[in-house]
Amino acid sequence: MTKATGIASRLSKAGYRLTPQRIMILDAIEGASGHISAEEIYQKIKALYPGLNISTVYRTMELLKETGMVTETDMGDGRVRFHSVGHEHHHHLVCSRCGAVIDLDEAVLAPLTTLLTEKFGFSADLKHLAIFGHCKDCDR
Amino acid sequence: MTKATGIASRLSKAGYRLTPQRIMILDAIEGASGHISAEEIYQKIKALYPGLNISTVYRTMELLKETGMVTETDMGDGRVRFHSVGHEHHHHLVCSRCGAVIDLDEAVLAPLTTLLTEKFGFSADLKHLAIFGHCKDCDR
DNA sequence: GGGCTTATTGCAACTCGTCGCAATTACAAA
DNA sequence: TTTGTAATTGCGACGAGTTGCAATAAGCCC
Repeated sequence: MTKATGIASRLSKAGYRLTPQRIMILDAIEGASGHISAEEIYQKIKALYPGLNISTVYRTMELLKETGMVTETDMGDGRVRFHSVGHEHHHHLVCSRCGAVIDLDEAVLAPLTTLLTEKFGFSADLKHLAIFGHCKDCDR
Repeated sequence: MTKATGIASRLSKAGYRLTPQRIMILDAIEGASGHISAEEIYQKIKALYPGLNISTVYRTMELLKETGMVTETDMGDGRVRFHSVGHEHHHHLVCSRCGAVIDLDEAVLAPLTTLLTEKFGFSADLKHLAIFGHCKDCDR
């Protein structure tokens, strides 16, 4: 109930109820460094509050995504990861052969999003993108 | 055994066995116009050959992806779609609010892939990408 | 054609994520 | 503080996709 107070109040101001489950989930996300999976959030909380259900975690993440407080990234390992928004956005180059991950600054994709807006009136949601391919070492 | 002969021989030349299941799956993909899901492939074939197992379809698609004969696209509807390579690649702008899909020419992403190669030595595999966001009508 | 080797298949069990529904509960209003 | 009600939760069942393992069979060699 400490660190997540800011996000929590934003949630309640947006018209959503502040349940203990949500508060604990928010805490878990804020407390986590970097990316965290739904299962990890679930396990963290279950230690203190065994009543929590995994589907509540998924539904809360859905909510946080919609309200833009969290982003979702599929790093290709069969497990989606979440990341609280607030710091600069960044992207990932994921090598599908060796699994290496290269971090990519948001600026690299800026020209693309601009182009999509101008040409198609489409505002791309590229807060946290994973691009698959082959890294230098694995390239044929 | 008719249309897919070309792809089939490519498969066998690559050192993979040509099983009846694989031939039927290749036929189904070639026969399909545009995108097709694993379930659709499965149902198509099961009518003629009930012995087929769905996991064989998935494993074959994995194989075809690796050998670059097929691309995979997640259109955000909870069902991945496949598409045989050979025609020009294209991409999709998917509106996460109304579900509209705008087709995008490959050329639009060419500058990005070039940049990634030059700057990071990373060859991005952007044969069939779905970019999520909001379309003109759904934009806030 | 017949045998041998190893890739491939079918099966069953599993994981991640979603959904419908009934029970609970946050929060606004009295 | 009590009540009313719609949002939220837990639960169980489901759907998509993956995996380990034993049985099968494609394709090579003779």
